Amino acid sequence: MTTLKPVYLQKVKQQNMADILQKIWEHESISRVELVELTGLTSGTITNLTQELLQTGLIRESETSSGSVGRKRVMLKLRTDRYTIIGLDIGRTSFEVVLADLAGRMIKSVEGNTVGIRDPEQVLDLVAPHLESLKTDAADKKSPVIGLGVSIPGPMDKKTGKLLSPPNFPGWEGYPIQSALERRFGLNVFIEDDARTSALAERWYGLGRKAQDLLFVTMGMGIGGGVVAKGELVVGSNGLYGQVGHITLLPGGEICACGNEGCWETVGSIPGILRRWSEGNTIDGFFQAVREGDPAAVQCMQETLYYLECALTTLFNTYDPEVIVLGGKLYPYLTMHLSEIRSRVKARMYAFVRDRLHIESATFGASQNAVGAVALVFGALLNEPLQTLAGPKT
Amino acid sequence: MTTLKPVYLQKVKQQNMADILQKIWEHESISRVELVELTGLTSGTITNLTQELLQTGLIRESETSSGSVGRKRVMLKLRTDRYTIIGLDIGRTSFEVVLADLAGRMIKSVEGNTVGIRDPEQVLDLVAPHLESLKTDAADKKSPVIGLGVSIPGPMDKKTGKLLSPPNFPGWEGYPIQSALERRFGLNVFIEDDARTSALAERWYGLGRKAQDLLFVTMGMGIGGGVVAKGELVVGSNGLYGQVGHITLLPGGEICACGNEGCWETVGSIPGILRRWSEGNTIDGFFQAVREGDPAAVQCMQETLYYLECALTTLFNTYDPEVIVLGGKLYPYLTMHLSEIRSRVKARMYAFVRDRLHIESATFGASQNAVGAVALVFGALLNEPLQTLAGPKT
DNA sequence: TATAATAATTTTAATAAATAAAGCAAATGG
DNA sequence: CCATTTGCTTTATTTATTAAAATTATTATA
Repeated sequence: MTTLKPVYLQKVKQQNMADILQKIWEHESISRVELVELTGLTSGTITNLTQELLQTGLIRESETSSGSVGRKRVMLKLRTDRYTIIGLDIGRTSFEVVLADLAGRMIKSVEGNTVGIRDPEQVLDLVAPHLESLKTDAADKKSPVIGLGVSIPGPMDKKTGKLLSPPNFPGWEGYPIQSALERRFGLNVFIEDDARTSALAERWYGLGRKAQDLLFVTMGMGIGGGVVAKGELVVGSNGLYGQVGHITLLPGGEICACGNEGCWETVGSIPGILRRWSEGNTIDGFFQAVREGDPAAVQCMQETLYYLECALTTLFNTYDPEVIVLGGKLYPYLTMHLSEIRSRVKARMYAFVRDRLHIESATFGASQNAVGAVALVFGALLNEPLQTLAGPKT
Repeated sequence: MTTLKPVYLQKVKQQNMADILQKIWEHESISRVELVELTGLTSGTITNLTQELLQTGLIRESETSSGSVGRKRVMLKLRTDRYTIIGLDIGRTSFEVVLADLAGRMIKSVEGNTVGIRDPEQVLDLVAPHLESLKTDAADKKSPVIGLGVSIPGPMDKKTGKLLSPPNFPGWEGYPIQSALERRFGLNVFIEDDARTSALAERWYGLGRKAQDLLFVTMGMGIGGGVVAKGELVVGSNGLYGQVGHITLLPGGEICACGNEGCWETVGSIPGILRRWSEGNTIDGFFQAVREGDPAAVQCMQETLYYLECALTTLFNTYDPEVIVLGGKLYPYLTMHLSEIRSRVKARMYAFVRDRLHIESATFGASQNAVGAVALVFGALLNEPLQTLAGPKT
């Protein structure tokens, strides 16, 4: 007995299966005939592959049908309750762990505080019992956890699995987070920075569900960006693609922690705004003052919006997305200005694309990062279904 | 006899063949054993696929060998003389048609002037005899032309094959250039704007031959960008990806033709420099004045370099390339400042990536666009060898 | 100079997953 | 109730791969 392992055919099969799964997700509900048309595969192949997906429990048949004469189409849907995903958002001063179904809907969520804790191991010690409890919950419901998605405040070196130097996130630099988590929890671990997970939350569960090119801009203690092009996350040659907070907005301006001068982040982030207004105050205080009509605050607010307008125009011209999504801790304060931002940016774009760009608010509010962490795993599942279900390689 | 057309397997084969071809090109010269290691395919498969590539004439065996004991490795090389590519650079006031071998080396080149001609058909009438003559040359040498690559000064709508509205290029808007050229010359036609073809020239024949992520910045009458990520050209959702001339460098600055204000292009392009220095003059005049130490010109020159420095830093932070290549009609005047530009930009980057970024001069000077047009076809060949060789579909 | 050792490549049989086409199942309408 | 239509499944065929054995080319050594 020879044991052949023809990977090439399995790759084709996986690819076709992934294609089918993604089309099912994109259309919510779709019949086999439509899959034949959309994928270009033959009906026999569709039968085989959907059968296998049915067996894994990733999809189910839904009674629906259509047409006037002839046999009715059996609609196929993604089965969102058979497996679960755990999302972990590690922030600078807090964390959130969520158990979610495949549609990104939260089943359970736990938040915690990490103020003052600088040692990554200690943070994980805090997170561990909650995470284990979610794992148990999932096991009780017979909906196995297929992976752990993690959102962190700064980029990670893909080669070493170690964290790079995110500003305002001391203690974590060089920490081998991927292997640590895999060892601790025995799960398939996927990690990305918060801007990117946020972008993925939109790509799979939010505004970008059908959009192939989107940019997520997160404004908070820093300003970050996540770019999805042709449906795929873009990370760049050093993992620094989309550092949108570090575009030079004010030549000759303040020196930024990144080394550049006049970065948007130096004026547009929460610390940036406070530095421009009155050091030592809080962002709540600032927006309170704006509401009360304090002239200096109002002036500073107008500048902030103007910087945002300039930055978004620049980013449209560099990334050409279908959607720009705005989020982050600062954004809730700006939501009321969305339509103004929208019209001001569009006024500065090429006329013929003005109505093709959408500028929107993030879909998942304070849980954007956690949902994004879940989306990170979901994306892996939809790109490599069988492999992802198989779990961590030994 | 049934005539089955199993496309999926052919796709796998094409993909593997393309993979082999690209590795041969990347390594200049490579043996089958090394291909086995690099591709993960088995030796039998490599034998089959390389045999087919030998038959098409795309590669050849080169006597070389290595090792001390055992059968010697037969090195494989891309055969650059069996097929040719025609590149056409359509500029605002001139054109260049070149016949090149597969390595992008020019066999023959013709330039012409189109000043004052606004009708695209008339321009093509001027180009046609030269192009036909190159085709005849190629046929005489029994090295068939596999395709016509075209470089144009502005983006094209991929869906309609019509030109969008490139500034300073009147008469061409809405012209269905792709179909017109295919009809006229019966060749496989590939079209991209000049910044993108320039980027491709570097990707396949120049500095990016091994780099997977590069940015080409072309400075001339406008400022444009071409981005290659993971070896592939990125075009964006509207074909406007990489409009790097339209990043906002000076908030509150001059209104640009694109609708934005303070665009780098408004101050950094040839017209931008002249507007800032003294309207009505020429760029030669400007640099003459700089050399003569004219204070206003020197001041303007310093600003220009500073804007460039700011823009490149911004672009590094947005695209995270391995290489930034500088070119365009303006750039020759700036070449002497390259090392200064380099060090000033690097001083503004994250320290840990400072020695990973390379900033270089364009490789092909005045013929960058034409070589890029050739590279556009070469890239198609290396991505889909058999299909590209098969020529235009009926 | 033959022969053993070694390494590169080719050949051969087996295999997986697709295609093409025929067959089966389910629904409607005269 | 049967013909028609449409959707899905089954079956035989095809293809490019894998694994493993065979062949070829080269060097080292007796």
